[in-house]
Amino acid sequence: MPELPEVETMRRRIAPVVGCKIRDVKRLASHLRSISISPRLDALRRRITGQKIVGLDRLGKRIILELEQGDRIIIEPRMTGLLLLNSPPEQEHLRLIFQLAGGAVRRLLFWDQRGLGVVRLVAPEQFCAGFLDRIGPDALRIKPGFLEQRLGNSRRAIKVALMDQKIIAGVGNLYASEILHRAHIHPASACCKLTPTHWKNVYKSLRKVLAEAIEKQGSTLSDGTYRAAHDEPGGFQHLHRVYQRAGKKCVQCAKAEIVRIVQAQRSSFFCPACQRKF
DNA sequence: CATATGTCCTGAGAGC
DNA sequence: TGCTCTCAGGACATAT
Repeated sequence: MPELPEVETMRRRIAPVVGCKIRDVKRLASHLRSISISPRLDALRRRITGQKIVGLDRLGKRIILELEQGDRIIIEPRMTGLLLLNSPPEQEHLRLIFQLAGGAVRRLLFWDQRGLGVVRLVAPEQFCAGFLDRIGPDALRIKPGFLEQRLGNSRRAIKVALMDQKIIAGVGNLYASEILHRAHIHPASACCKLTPTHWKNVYKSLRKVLAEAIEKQGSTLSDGTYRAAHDEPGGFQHLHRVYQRAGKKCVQCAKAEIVRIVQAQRSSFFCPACQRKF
């Protein structure tokens, strides 16, 4: 589930790793099964041990640790991954431990209940050609006209297109529904049917929803896996207007009930009264 | 090229 | 009660 706001919260939370030196990286022996590390752990360890972490960035839903020799460790939490400095929610799904020295913290943990998370090393010469060029700009760094320019001729449904990380990075299933509700646009509207005013509303809603969600430190859903600072749940789930609210009254019009449909094998939620299909 | 579908994973909850 | 089934959705591989 972690989307841009949750990953940004993780980034802020682990900020003290900057300035630390990587002493070792350990994969927990009893949980070798599913974490995906590329290159293999022994090669990764050889390459990163002794390097200092000089930068910490985020692109969409990915965390980027910048090392002093220009290598980057890319961490994708995917569904249930969490980056932590202290104790994990439970020992069982603790996947990876970076042991650190010479800085403010002693370790960085990657915990991941479902094990879909990915950790990989990107060499300096592969960062632009190989990593950046396969992913769109961060959703919070696009200019107002960007979405219309990229999607204005597309026949795809707007909600599916917003979730395409090659277009923009950071919006997933939850926030796509929330953004479109605030923009008054039905999730199945074809991109090419939207007017410049619609695109302006999408842009404004996107910025507003993501900024508010970051401020609330993200959304913790019913599975409870996502944790914000101090291991507390996030706060944005209380502000969801449509996501997982099928059958409940729309908080905006206070009349219609929220409807769930399936698009690209994912649930979409919308208000049939507030959101017009174009 | 653009767009759509299948796959991986674990735990919660439904239904019998 | 305890089993089986379905569902949740990140990103990418493969298919149309």
